[in-house]
Amino acid sequence: MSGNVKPRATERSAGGKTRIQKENETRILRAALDVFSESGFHGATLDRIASQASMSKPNLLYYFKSKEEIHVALLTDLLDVWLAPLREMRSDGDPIDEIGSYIRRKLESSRSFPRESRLFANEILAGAPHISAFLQTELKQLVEEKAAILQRWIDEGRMAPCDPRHVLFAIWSTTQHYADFSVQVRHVLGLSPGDKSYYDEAINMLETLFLGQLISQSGPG
Amino acid sequence: MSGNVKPRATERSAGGKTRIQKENETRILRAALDVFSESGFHGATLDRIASQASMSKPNLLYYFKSKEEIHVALLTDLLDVWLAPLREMRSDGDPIDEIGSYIRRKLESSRSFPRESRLFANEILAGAPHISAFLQTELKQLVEEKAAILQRWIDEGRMAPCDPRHVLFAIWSTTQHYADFSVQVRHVLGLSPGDKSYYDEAINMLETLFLGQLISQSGPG
DNA sequence: TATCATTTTTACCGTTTGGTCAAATATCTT
DNA sequence: AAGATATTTGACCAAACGGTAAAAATGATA
Repeated sequence: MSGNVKPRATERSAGGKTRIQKENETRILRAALDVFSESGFHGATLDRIASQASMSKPNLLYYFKSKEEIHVALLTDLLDVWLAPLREMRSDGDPIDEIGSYIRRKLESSRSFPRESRLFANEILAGAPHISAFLQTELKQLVEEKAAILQRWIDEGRMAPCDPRHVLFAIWSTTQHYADFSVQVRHVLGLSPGDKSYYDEAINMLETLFLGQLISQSGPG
Repeated sequence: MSGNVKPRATERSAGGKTRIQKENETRILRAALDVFSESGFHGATLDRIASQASMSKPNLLYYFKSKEEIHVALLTDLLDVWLAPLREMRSDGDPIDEIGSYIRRKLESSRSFPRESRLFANEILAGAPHISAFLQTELKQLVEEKAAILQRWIDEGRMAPCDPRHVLFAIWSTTQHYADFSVQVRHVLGLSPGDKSYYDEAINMLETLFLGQLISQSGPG
């Protein structure tokens, strides 16, 4: 009989991963997020990622077969985070409440996960080579679902008539701007590198812009 | 006498440039804009730029000393284009007219110069290593100048009270989004690669957003 | 056409980079 | 402790890349 192979192996938790394996994979992904979000895919090097993870390059490649595999792993983790704020938008409730809280969630996401936002921005700018399927299926579907909610509000006269999908684009761009273009924002405002106070000013403007009326139609009193 | 060097030289127009020199430099810059805007600085290679310019790599390096020099030349050319729409904003005139036409100019700029917009976005995302001086001086100054105009409108009660600089950020992000994230926009809307029809839908939404009121404060009638 | 400056090409170089391999070491189970 | 497995390391490689040197070819001027 050739069978009867002992299934004995090193202690593995669910998922077939060793303790060391799990630790090192997260160490690598954390380091890779730093490097990729700072330098983009092509600007990043395995040596820098390995160094950031306090690990030798061959050791890093023991856990991920290639540079691209690390990148894809990061992007995959990212997508759920990216969708989460929009997923929470409900069809019941007031447009002001729903859109307002969506904007706050999305801006908070930019503040809390700027590296993830830049990683995403880099990927899209590069033509979305790894996530075009996601954009065409999951994201498209979710947008259609939520755009339908906005459209109902428009039909009910609670919103101005305009393409709801573009309203979503506007929310994405304005909120992500503070993470993706933070260098520009800081330089224009004259803030130091660590200063993130612009987020508090931003939410005020965004609520005025999306929920109130920015421009008074009547002239000065 | 050591002097008396004959000033004779090949025909050069103003600027000390030969005809061939001028032709090839623009050919190179055109090709480099294609490649850099598509792949970013690190993703671009001199071979590809040379190939795109129908030129050998050493020949290309005869006109530009290094890859970085080409990149800087492109960025420098870009900055004036980037500032132009904002420069035109006037302090006299109605907020609706001025802001409205600024948005239209900026969106038109995204439509006409998407590669330039992506080049700029890439540079900012990478931390603005080559244009941080520009951001801190020229751009900051122009923003302060134009923000003062908006502030006066706010003081006059013609605009809602909110930081005018962030209003500019919102205009930048929403308009540039259509160039920088065009892949995402197209995939979500289900459009083919060449289709730019979303620009026409965008202007409608942006005018409603910035000039009208997007959300009706009163409930459904 | 002879001359000189400009432009282009061919061949090449040093470095960086993503990735491999086999040996060495640590860890876990019995 | 022994044996099997998992992990880590150092040495190395081929390809890609930015860039150089010098000769060859082209263009312009007289």
